[in-house]
Amino acid sequence: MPGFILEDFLAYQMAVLSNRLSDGFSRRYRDKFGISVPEWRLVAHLSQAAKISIREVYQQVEMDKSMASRAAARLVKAGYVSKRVNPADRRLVELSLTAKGRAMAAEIGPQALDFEAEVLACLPDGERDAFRKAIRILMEKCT
Amino acid sequence: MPGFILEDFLAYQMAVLSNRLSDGFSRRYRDKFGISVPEWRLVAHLSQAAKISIREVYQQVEMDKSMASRAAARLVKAGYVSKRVNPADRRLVELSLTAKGRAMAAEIGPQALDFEAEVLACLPDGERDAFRKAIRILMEKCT
DNA sequence: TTGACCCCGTTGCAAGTGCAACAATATGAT
DNA sequence: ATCATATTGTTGCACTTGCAACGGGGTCAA
Repeated sequence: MPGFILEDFLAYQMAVLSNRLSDGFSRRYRDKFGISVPEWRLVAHLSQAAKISIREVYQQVEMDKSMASRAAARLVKAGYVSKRVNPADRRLVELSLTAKGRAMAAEIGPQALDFEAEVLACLPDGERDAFRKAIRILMEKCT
Repeated sequence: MPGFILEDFLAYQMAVLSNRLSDGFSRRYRDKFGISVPEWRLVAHLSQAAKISIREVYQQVEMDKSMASRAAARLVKAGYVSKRVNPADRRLVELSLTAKGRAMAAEIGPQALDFEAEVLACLPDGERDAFRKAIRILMEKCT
């Protein structure tokens, strides 16, 4: 494999960086609220839309069906989310945040923005926007 | 959680993008060679250094100890890697590519570079270098 | 040489993950 | 009304993963 260096390989770099970011941020809420990364993602999505179904969760947030189902179950058990059957279509489920869930979201949200700002602070001033835009382009490209 | 949008959250974007890149590339060698992502990483690292130990694998490549051990075991079983005890220090293991392993590496390496080039092709010409540099900076920052 | 200590790789175990099968429900054509 | 088909969420299962414990080696001082 001539001239190939794993450390310079984009897919590898992204995997490493992604893990460090997710782990780094999850440490900030894991101990206090006892939720994992998939659970945090569900809550984050749920905080933008009063009532959503499991399907909306795993389609919009990148997540397997069963992962969304189990994350929801854990959040219900922990008292952050309530779940009821949608009366209009009884196949669907209506997930919504409880008061406890809203309180948690209200605390984690600003921490998320702080964390992101801390990370991005190490990029040169003029390049932050270009970097964010590049990420967006790549995400659309790789759909 | 006012004004927080998960889709715009860097850690989330990186996780999604990282998965898409790793999956996208792994599809190109999985069927033909039957190896997984951790195994590919071990091989990639091994192709730059004739003989390495398990420890060198998991320290240099971002990987758990047990993951490196098991990836090596699977690669040995598949005939891509040979493993023997280091006679100078019998705690250590010497991993090296077999002829079959070298052949695989010789085929996957160029494919990796092609894949990366395809992905990066969608970024504006002047911004590719800046993007790669930004990734490097963030990786060092988040160590 | 012995014993205390450290390092390496493997393995057991619990938790997480992806996939496929499943039951319950809805839809639509006949 | 009935039956075939599609959709939703859950669950079973095999596999992966991370952590901690372990056994086998090495090292160094007493």
